[in-house]
Amino acid sequence: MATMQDVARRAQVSLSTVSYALSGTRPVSDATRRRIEEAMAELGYQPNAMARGLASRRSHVLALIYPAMEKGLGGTVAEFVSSAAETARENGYHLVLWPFRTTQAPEVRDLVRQGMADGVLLMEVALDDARVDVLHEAGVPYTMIGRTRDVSDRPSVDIDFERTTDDAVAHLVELGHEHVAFVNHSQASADDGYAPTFRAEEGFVAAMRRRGLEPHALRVDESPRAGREAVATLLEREPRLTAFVTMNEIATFGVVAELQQRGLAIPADISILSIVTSPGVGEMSNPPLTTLHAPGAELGRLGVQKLLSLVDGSRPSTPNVLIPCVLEPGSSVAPAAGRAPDDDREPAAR
Amino acid sequence: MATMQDVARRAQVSLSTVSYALSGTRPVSDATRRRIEEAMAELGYQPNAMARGLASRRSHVLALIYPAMEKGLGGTVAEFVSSAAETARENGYHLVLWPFRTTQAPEVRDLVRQGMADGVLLMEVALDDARVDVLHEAGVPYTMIGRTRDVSDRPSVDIDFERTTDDAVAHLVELGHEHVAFVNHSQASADDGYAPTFRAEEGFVAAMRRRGLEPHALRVDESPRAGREAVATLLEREPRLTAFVTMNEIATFGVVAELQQRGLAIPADISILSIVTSPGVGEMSNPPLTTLHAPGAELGRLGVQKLLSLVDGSRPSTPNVLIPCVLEPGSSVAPAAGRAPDDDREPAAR
DNA sequence: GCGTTTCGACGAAGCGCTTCGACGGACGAG
DNA sequence: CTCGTCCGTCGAAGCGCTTCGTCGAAACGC
Repeated sequence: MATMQDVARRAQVSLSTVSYALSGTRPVSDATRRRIEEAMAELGYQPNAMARGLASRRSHVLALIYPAMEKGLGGTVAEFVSSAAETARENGYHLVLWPFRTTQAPEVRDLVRQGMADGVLLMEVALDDARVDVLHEAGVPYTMIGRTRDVSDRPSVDIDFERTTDDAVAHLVELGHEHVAFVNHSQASADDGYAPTFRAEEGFVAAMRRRGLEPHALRVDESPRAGREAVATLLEREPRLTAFVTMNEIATFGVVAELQQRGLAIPADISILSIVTSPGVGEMSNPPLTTLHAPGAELGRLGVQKLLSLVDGSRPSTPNVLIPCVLEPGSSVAPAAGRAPDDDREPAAR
Repeated sequence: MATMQDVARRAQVSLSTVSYALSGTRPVSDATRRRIEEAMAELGYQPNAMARGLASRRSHVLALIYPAMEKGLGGTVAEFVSSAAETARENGYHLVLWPFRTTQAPEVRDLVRQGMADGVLLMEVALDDARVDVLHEAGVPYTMIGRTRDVSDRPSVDIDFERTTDDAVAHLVELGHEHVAFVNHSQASADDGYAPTFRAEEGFVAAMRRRGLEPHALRVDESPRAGREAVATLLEREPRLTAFVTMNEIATFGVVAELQQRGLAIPADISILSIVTSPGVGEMSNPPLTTLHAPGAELGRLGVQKLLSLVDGSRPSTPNVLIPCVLEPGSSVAPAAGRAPDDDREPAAR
C-alpha cells in the first residue's frame, strides 16, 4: 500500500507538502498540487485512516448507540440507522454500531475513552439515562435521539409527539369524531422510562381536552392479544367510541382483528389512525391503515448533521429540532358514523 | 486522557512492559503485572484505539456492507445487523456500516485501502457481484452473506433455501396438500441478480417434482396489490390449489386479503405458509401466519465469527454454513380441505 | 537599492502504541 | 565454581500521518 512518503518522492516534494496539498491547511502552488495529484492517482494512494487519526486526534468515526432490544428492531430503527450511516458517509465519516442499553453506561465510558469515536449518537434515550451523563462528563460531542427528562440544553433531535398527537386528534375531530381512544405502548415501556409513552399520552390528553373532549388513553402490551383486550376495555369504558388512535404496531393488529370480529366495519363504523408507525406497516393491514409515520430517515440525517456540527466546528451548527410524523393516507379513517356524506373528504392532517 | 507512558511511570516499569502485560505477548511477572493493573485502574487507563491500530496494523474494526435499499430495510436485515454488531463487540471488535450497493465497488476499494477495516462482511451479495472481486483482489478478509453464482471456495454463510423450501413443501404435503403455489419475490429482484429469488424458486420446484407434484411458481412485485393479482393468476392456472407458499412479505398481505375477499377461509379452505419471514410478521396477519422465519440473528453471529476466524488466525476457523429457516407455528396452515379430521395435527417441519 | 513582507516549500517533532533486539540476573548442569 | 539458559525487563525504532517552526526567494514599498 502506497504511503504519503511514496507520493512525495514521486512528485518530487516533501512529505509535508503532500499533506498540505491534501488537507488544504496551507497554500500549495498549482503546479505542485498538480504533480502531487498525478502521483496519487498513479499510485492509487489512499491515506491511512489509523495514522491520520492518531496524528490528528480525529478518527472520523461516529458511534451510534442503539437499543439492543430483545424484541428485535422495528423498521423505524432500521430506517434511522441506515439514513444515519449514509449521511455520515457523505460527510467522510464512518458510523460504528454500539449496542448498549441504558444500564451499560460504564461500557460506553470505556469505549469513548479509547478514542475510537469523535462523537456519539444516542438512540432511544430514556427519561433518566446514565449514558448521557457519561458522555457529558467525558466531554465527547454527542446528540440524543429523543430527550431526557429535563428538556435541557442538551443537543437532540426528536419526534414531535405533541404535534403528532394533536395532528391525529385534529384529523379525526374534523371528520366529526368526538369519542376517541388512544392505544399507547405498554406499562412496561413506561416503567423503563421510555419517553414516547409519556409524551404521546400527554399530547393526546391535552389535544382532546383542548377541544373539550374526554380522552380515553390506555397502555397496552405489545401483542395482538393485548390489542384485542384493549378494544374490549375501551368499548366498555365508552361505548360511543368511533375512533382509535394507536401507537403500538403489534397491538394495532389485534385492535383491527377484534373490531372486525365484533362486526364493526373499518372505517365505516370505527376509524383507526395509527401514529409513529414504521414504514410499510400501514399496508400490512386490511384495510390498509391510515398512518402518521415516524420520520426515521429524517431523524437519522438530522441527528448526524447536528452531531457533525458539534464535532467539527467548521460546519454550521444546527438547532435542536422536533419533527412531526407525516400523514400517509390509507383506508382506515372515515367521517364519524352518522355524519352527512358531504363531510366525506379527509382534510390534511398537518 | 492517561497514556501507556503514564501507566508505566506510575507502576515504575518501562512502557514496553506495560504493553506486554496488556497483550500477553511476552511473559511478565505476577508482581509487576499487579502493579501495572493497579496503575491502570487508578488512572482509568484505556488504550488509544488509533495508536494501537497504527502500530499493530489492526484496526479491530469490521465493516458491514449492507444494502442501502430504497425500500427501507426489513426486520431480518435489522436483526442481522444487530446480532453482527453484538457479536463483534463481544470479541473486541467494532462494526462499521458501509452503505454500498453492487455498483459501488470502487468506493468499497477505496475504503478498504484506507485500512479502516480488518475485514468485511458483505450482505445481500448478488449472483455476480463486483464488490466481492474487489475485496478478493485487495486481499482483505471477507465473508459473504449469501453466495455468488459459482458456489466457489469463497467464505460465506447463507440461508439454506433448498432445505427451507423443501421443509415448506414437506410440511404441506404431510397435511395432504397436493396443489401448492409459490409466491416469489419480483421479477425486478431477479433482474438485479438477487439470489434468493432463484434459489427459493429452484428449491420449490425441485421439492414439488420430487414428490410427483406440479409446481406453480410466480414472481410477484412487492406490493399488496400484486399479491392480490397473484392469487387471481394462480387460481386461474390451477383452481384446485389448497395452499400457498409465500416468500414476499408485502405481497403476502395482498394474498391474504384477496383470499378472504373471495370467501376462502384461511386455513380451512386455503393454507398459507410464509417462508423467510422477518421476526414478528406472522403476528401481523389475521389469522396469524404460520411461518418459516429467516434466521437473521444467527446469520449475523455466524457471519462475524467466520470473518473473525479469517482476520485473526488464532481463532478456530469455521466452515461455510447454510442455515434453514425455523418453523414458527401460526394459524394459517391446516390439513387440506376434504381430509379426515384425524390428520389434524401439524407435524414438525423437518 | 535595500529592508521588509509574503508565499510556497521543507524538516523534524511528535501522536500513543507494538515489537524487536538486547541485557542483567537467577538458576540448573557439569 | 563456572558456563550456558531462560526469564523478565528495558530501550529504541518505527507505524503513516499532522503540524509547527523555519527559511529561501520573489514581490513590494519608499
